[in-house]
Amino acid sequence: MPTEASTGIKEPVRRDPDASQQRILAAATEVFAAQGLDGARVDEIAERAGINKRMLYHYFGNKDDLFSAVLDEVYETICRDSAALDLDSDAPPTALARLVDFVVDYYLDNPQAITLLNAENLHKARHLKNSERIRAIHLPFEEMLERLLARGEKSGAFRDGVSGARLYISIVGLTYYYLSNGHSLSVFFDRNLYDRAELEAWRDHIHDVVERFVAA
Amino acid sequence: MPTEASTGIKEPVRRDPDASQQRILAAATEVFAAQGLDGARVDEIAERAGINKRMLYHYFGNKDDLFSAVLDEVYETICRDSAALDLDSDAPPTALARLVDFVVDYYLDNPQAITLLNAENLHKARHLKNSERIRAIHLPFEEMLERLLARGEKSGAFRDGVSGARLYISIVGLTYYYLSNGHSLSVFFDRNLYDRAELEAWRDHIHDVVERFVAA
DNA sequence: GGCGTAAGTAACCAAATAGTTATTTCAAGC
DNA sequence: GCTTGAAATAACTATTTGGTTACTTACGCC
Repeated sequence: MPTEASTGIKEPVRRDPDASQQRILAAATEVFAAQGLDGARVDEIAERAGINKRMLYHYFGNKDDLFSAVLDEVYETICRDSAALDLDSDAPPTALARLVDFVVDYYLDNPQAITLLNAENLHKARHLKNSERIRAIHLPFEEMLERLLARGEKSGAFRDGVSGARLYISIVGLTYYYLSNGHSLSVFFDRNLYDRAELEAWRDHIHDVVERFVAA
Repeated sequence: MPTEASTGIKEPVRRDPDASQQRILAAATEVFAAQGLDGARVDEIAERAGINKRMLYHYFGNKDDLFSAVLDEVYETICRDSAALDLDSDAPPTALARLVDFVVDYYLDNPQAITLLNAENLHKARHLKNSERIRAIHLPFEEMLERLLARGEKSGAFRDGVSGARLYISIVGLTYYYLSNGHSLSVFFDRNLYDRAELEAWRDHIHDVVERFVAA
């Protein structure tokens, strides 16, 4: 196929505002995740998105607001997917195991989320604090988790007095820290913690910790 | 006391290379911890250190090498202090509890370590990989931990098959994630997780998780 | 079919920033 | 007290970078 350059004929520029915004957001997610908020370059984001830098400012205002938009998407995806877990149907131990697998799979499948959330917390979560919607989305998930613990206690599978919030933070903490700081840890312990086998062993470990923690 | 400016008399500049380097390192630690590697400004570090920027380049080469020096100090302090824990004397459950308290106290007392290590891991621990000394320093600690688990198993206090590396990563993970991402978590769970009371409750929680994990 | 709005572009700018140059000043060793 | 090397300073520069200006072009709507 002859290109525009070879023919000298100018193709009309196809317009698609939604697609442009999506591509900017996708590129920004990648670049912010790889370099952090300050390390990321607006020019690089624009280039990767295949759009003119001016459009980035047109749609998102400035670099900081673009970062907010990226984070909003991350927070929203986590909350939505968490809430979509149906923990009310399975037997409590099964449901809890599914929660663990969900968290592990989420961060394995979305490694950018980790560095993005780190960047956000370096800045004391100032973007999240401006986003009212998020907490509202998170609440149903917390309630579901509490129902699960109550059911487990009633059935005799779980001991009583387990805090849902603490259990959740523990599951995420064990997953997140391992993945976030695995580069340092791999040097300290002299093996590649991102190996498939090591990752699966760590998943098993989290299941183990969690089960022993809630066991009656 | 009349100042140099008020008297017009020029005080001789007292020279102290060691002190200058120390002040640069201290200032760099603060600024890198607060802003990250890319967010930190060399001018700000120089100003906070109360030295001329030229001296910073004189002693440390460039921004990246200065960051390396800061990290080296962090890694070294952690390793040295960890190794200095005497876990061989106390009864195993007591020694393990002391390890947990040590880790919690370390990150409470050195909050900069968390953001510095995050910055380092954003860059895939490339500074640590160039620092051969560190692993050598870490090894004795690992061995001490294994001895503790063996003693605990022998005494019947701990079950068998507990991995020292996994136990250690779990303890640090539970501590580190809570402190690193507490800003986001505080919004999600609608309370200040950095409150004194919340922090102590979390410490108790970690003790609880760890005890249940190793219990025979 | 022409008209107004929004999508898109290229070239530009001012501020910020890592790193230098040229020079001066202290203090230790002789 | 003189010499010499290291410590310290101020002023500077080349480049990068977030953000803008001025302009062109496609497309939905009447």
